[in-house]
Amino acid sequence: MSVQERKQRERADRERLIVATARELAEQQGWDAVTTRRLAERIEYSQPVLYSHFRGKREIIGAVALEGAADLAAAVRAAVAPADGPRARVGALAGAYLDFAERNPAVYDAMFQLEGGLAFAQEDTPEQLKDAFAALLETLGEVAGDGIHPGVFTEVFWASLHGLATLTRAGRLPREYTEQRLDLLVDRLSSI
Amino acid sequence: MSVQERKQRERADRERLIVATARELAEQQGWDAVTTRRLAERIEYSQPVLYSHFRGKREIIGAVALEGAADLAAAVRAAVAPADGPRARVGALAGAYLDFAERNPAVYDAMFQLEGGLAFAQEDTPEQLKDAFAALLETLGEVAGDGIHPGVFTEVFWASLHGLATLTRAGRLPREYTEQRLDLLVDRLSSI
DNA sequence: TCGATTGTCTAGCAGTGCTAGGGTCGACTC
DNA sequence: GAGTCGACCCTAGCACTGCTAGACAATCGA
Repeated sequence: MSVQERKQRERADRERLIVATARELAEQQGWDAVTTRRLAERIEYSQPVLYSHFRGKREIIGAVALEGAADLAAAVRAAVAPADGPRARVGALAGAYLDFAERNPAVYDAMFQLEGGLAFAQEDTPEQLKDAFAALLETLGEVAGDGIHPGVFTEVFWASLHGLATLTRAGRLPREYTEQRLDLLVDRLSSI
Repeated sequence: MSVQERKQRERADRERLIVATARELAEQQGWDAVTTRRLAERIEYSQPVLYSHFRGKREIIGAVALEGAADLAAAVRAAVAPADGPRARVGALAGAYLDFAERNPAVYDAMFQLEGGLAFAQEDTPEQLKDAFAALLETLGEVAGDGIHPGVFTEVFWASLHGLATLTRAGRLPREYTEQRLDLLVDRLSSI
């Protein structure tokens, strides 16, 4: 029995290695550079090994996305915790979100730009994604305002942050007024 | 001389054909299906012909994006024109924007998601892109509010719309409350 | 009519995601 | 401890991608 257990453990370790390596490589050189060959070489196994863990590249991206969602949730909660008052919390949340997107562009892409084969806003949505949304809802629900569904408000706020994050990173928005834009968004959207 | 002119005209025609075909194919089957071989086959020329018009696939995507930007600007202006009052105009603009993204997903991707090798928010930004932003600015500048730079306000509003458009289309936001989200965004962001 | 130039096509390169098949090595059975 | 068996991994290869070199033909100017 213990032999099987060891094997399972080793398999799990290797799976984590694959995901971590994919993430690292993507952050270093972009997702285009994450080819199955390069990834296999980095983990020092042959290509087909990847396919014994994941159905294909998409699933690997999906695994990185799930990891990222957990990280994002943690980052947001950590930033919000020390802030006093709803307004400060929302500001901290927004800042932490954009900061995460900026510092982890590849992971952010895996979550929201690339096709990772993940289900969103459905019953079979992975726990990490639900929890990331919950992390936003916890703080943003406070400032939704009367008669506004907290979930819908959170979706709108999230979408706005997402728009700022992606357009800024893609060079569609000049980096100059990042802070003004963020302040404007927080001030206007929140029901004080 | 007129022979040269005819040739130039034919070349320009073919270039338009390439862009139109790429756009059509992308809307029909997604950008993944737009391979140089398939595109060449559809225009009934061999692959290398594409490279005598464009440096590569990226530039073709860029050309589609420019066309799309002109269309988007026109759509927004057409929707805004008949509306009375700033609030109605902003609502019409937002609706038209999301509608465009929904109806022309491939073109929208070419503009804002894919790498088309275009310069944004810079001096050498193509006229069509500047004009598309101007179309937004014309209406949104009205509701920026005192002490808020109209350009920055437009950027924020645009980013929010962009976020809603992309997250909705990628299945990240359920389609149910699309309208509520839009109303909320317009009501809160605009300075009445 | 003949050379030159322009234009287009065939063929091929290096790289992609993914998979079939053969071998090897380790784990159980007697 | 020896033999069998099965899990595991790797080599090799498929069909495809974007892109390009070089051969060839059609057209132009003299």
